[in-house]
Order: sequence, then C-alpha cells, then structure tokens
Amino acid sequence: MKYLTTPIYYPNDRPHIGTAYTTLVTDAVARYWRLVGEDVFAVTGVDEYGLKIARAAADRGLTPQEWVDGIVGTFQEAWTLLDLDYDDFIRTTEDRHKATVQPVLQRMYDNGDVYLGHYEGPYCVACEAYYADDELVDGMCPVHGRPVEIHAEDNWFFRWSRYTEPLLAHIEAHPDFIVPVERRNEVVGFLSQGVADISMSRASLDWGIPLPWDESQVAYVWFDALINYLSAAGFSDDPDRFARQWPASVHVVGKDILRFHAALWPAMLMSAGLELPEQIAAHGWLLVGGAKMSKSNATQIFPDQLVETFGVDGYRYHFLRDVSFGPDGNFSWEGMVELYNSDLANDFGNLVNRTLNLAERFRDGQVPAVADHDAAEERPLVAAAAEALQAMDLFGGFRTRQALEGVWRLFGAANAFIEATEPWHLAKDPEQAGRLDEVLNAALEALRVGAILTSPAMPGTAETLWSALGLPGSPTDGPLASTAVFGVFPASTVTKGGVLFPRIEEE
RNA sequence: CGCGGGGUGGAGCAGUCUGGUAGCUCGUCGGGCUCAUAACCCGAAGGUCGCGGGUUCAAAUCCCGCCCCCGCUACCA
Repeated sequence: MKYLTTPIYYPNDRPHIGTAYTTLVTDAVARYWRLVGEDVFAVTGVDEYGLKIARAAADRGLTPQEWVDGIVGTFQEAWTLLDLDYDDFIRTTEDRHKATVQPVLQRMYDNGDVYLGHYEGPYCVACEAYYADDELVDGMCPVHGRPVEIHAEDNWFFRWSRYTEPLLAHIEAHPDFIVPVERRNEVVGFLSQGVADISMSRASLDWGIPLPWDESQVAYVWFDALINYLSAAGFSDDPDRFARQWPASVHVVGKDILRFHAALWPAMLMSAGLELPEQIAAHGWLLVGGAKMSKSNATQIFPDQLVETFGVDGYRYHFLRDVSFGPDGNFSWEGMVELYNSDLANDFGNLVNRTLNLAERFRDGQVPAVADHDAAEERPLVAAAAEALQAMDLFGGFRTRQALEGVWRLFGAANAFIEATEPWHLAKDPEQAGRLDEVLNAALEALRVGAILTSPAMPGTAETLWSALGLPGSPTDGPLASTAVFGVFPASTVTKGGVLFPRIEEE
C-alpha cells in the first residue's frame, strides 16, 4: 500500500507552475507505483482556514466559506488540465477533517503536551500578525512600513521542545525519513539548535477549528492543516482504511514547508501516539530568471499558459525531465522549447512517426509476429529496453529526471537500430522480406515498451501510442515487470495517425 | 552574525553521502543516411570540477580557511 500526499494548498490564488510541480511529481510517482502493481492512494486538497483566507474573503465582502467555495474549483480545474489524478481531494472545512483534528489535538492535550501561555509582542494591524522584535525594520512593520502596536493574547502552546531529541533519534534511525539528504541535514541542523514551544491556537480568529477543551480558541492553521493527512486516510470516517493506509508512505512538499512537515508534524504525531510517516520528500523551487517566482514582480507562470503551446504531456514531460527533484530548478521558455523539440519532437515523436510510417508503407500496417529478436543488430535494442525498465525504479525515489533519461536511451537505441538495419533498403529486396518483418517487429516492440514506460510521465501520449500500435488493453495494465519487457510484438494493425509532438518553431 | 543551498567544457545540469579513467542534454565542427516532424545515426573539438591549503598511493568527491551567488521578510510549492 502506497499512500502519497501533496500539501494542501492555500486557496488564495490559482495554482502556478510551482504549486503544480508538487502535484505533478506526486501524480507521476503514484502512476509509477500503480504501474508496478502497488495499491495506491494519492491525495491532494486545500487548506481553507487561517488568517489570510479570512482576510481575503473579508476584502471581497464574502464569508470565508463563500470565498473558498469559489476558488477551490480553480485548483481542481488546474489538476484536471494537467491530467493529475488523485484518489481523494480533501478540504479542511469538511466535517471529516474537524472530526479528526479535534480528537488528535485532544490526545496531545491529554498527553500533557499542551499548556496555556501568553503571547505578547509587536503586532501589525494591517498584517494581522505578530512579529518578533528583530523582524521589525526601524521599529516598523517589515511589510507595510507602518507602526506596530503591542498586542497580547493568551494562547495554547504545544511542547514542541519535548520532542527535539526523539525526533533527532528517529531521523538518525531512519536515513530515508527526509530526502534528499541535503534537506535532511537542514532539518537536523534546525533541530540541533533546539526548538521553542509553539503557539497552537488563536483567540482572535474564529475562522478555524475550535480546540475541544477551549472552544473560545481555534487551532492555528498548521495544527489543523497537517492533520489533513490523517483525515484523508480515513481517521474519523473509515477506520479500516485508516488501519491499512497509515502511516503515509510519503509526504511530498516544497522546501519552504519542510520544517513543518519534518519537525513539527512528527512531533505532533508522537504526542498523539500515532505512527510517523515513512518519508518526507522535499523539492526545491522553480526559479524564473534565476529568482523565486513572485506575484509582486509578476514572474508567476501558470500551467495553462504553457499547456496552450506544449500540450499537457509536453508540460508534464518538461517538468519531470528538466527539473531535478531536490535542488532549485530554472524555468525558461527557451529551455522548454529546446527540450520539447529535442526530446519529444525529434527523439520520441519522430521515432514513432518514422516507425509507423515504415510499417504502413512497406507492410500496410500489418507486421507479422516473428520468432525472436536475437540477431546481432537487435541486441543493443533489447538491452536498452531492459535498462530502461530498470531506470523506472528511480521514479520511486523521485528521481524522475534520471528515470526519463533511461527511458529515452531506449528511444535513442531504437533510432540507431533503424539506422543500422536500414529497412528502406530491405524493402527493395524481395529476398529480405523476412528480415524486414523482423526489423519492423523489433522497432514496434520498442514502441510498445516505450508506451508503457512513458505512461507515468505522459499518460495521454502513452494511450495514443498504444492505440496507434493496435494493441488491446492499456499501457497501464501492468504490472510493469511483466509487460514492459522486450518480446515479440504481437500481430496487429498499426495506424500512423497524426504527429505526436509537432516541432515548435520560434519566430 | 547565524542556519541552509549553490559555484563542474559556450548554455543548462548530473556526479559529491559510499574517494579511483569527469558524465548528460543543447550548441559547435566533420561525416553518414534519406523511412521520418530540415528529423535520425556516427565521430570530434571543448573543462586547472570557485580559490588556497591539508589527508591519501589516489580528491569534483573527505578535512580546514577564504571569495562570490541565492534563500531564511512578503505573495509563495
């Protein structure tokens, strides 16, 4: 059982390519596990409580619920646009979530990890937030440059400090708990400095989930948001499923929320007496022009702007292939065009086109099955297929880039194979008819395997290719280990169809 | 200040944890092919792996020091 999660996103704007990246990687990895034959449950959703949502709604004269109801659809539409599949979409305003948060927080309370404390400090009315003294700029709010007021409120605090050592021990004992390793080091460094207890409630806000022991306060957003992973696993409404599904296999997150997931969330779970997730996988940012995307500088890019030109699978391939999971990645239009033309139009698309064209032109689309593929010229192709299959394992470790590089080596081998065997010459010699059949069959077989191996990254294209090859079923039927092995392409009727990835010519 | 990340042929990156002929994509140059989306295949040139020291038979990789860039404040994955 593989239970994968994305963060639940803050629905105060439509998702940009960074938000989409997290969801895309999770989707591709989930598809990989399904292809392997694993039972998979993948969840995404939205985080609807908190100050910022309340403010955004108030700015528009709406209730928070009205506001989030209106915007949550833009997330689901974006995920649909990108062919991102999920088994559940959780909203923190749902009853099942409240029914999870309250008992979990109560367990933390009962465990003696919660106490009433006093929160006092500089407060910016415009931000509706407290600041630390050293965050102020000349005594003013760092955001608004306005004077701050000293506010005070009594809040409930979580004894985060109590879990510093147990967390470090857990990380030590589980090397893959936080990946990649540089992110793990970051968390270890953070914890080693010692953590302070953290305020877990807000008295001044009513847009949230009330604490069960003090209904005058609502849970601070992170203390309700993180618990979504339990809610979605069926904690409150499906105990049987919860028993199978928890702990989560992996929480996929961006590096900015790593600490909450790798340091706070496990502490909460320890306090509540629940198992820790097996892994937190944190990726870097997509930079634009070498800098973090920002709304204020209008450098945010949205998926639909790219899908228009590159198509859904062009989009998916680009981010899975061009970006390494751990470090920050640079996005540029020019780079995307280059990769698309090189990998999709030239290597893969053209291979499909030329292979199907050969089959149609010389065999009317009817290529017979042949005995086997042990001719000397076939061997590199067969080997490349086996290596590509092996490379797929890298998906499990989020190394989508390396996995796809491996798959592309199969396409390279197939292009070289066609070059080496020269079927267009074989076709001119009637005595070579049998050899031509073998060659075409092997080339088609490479495409069949390729369709399966590309399906986690490019599900639509994989299906299209599968149909063009005249094959029954679906490339995702799996399990991978038995379907994606080089054999003898079955007798079928292949049809050339249209060009999969038309070249993009820049003006 | 401190914490974290990064500095690898023209461009973008991998490799660093687990030292051992420096790898990939694009670009450039030369050749081949003509089934194909001016695509494909083969070959070549091009790097003192930020700088200086150290450990080692051997360092991009481990250790020490230094320089430069980015994040740690906002929108925000």
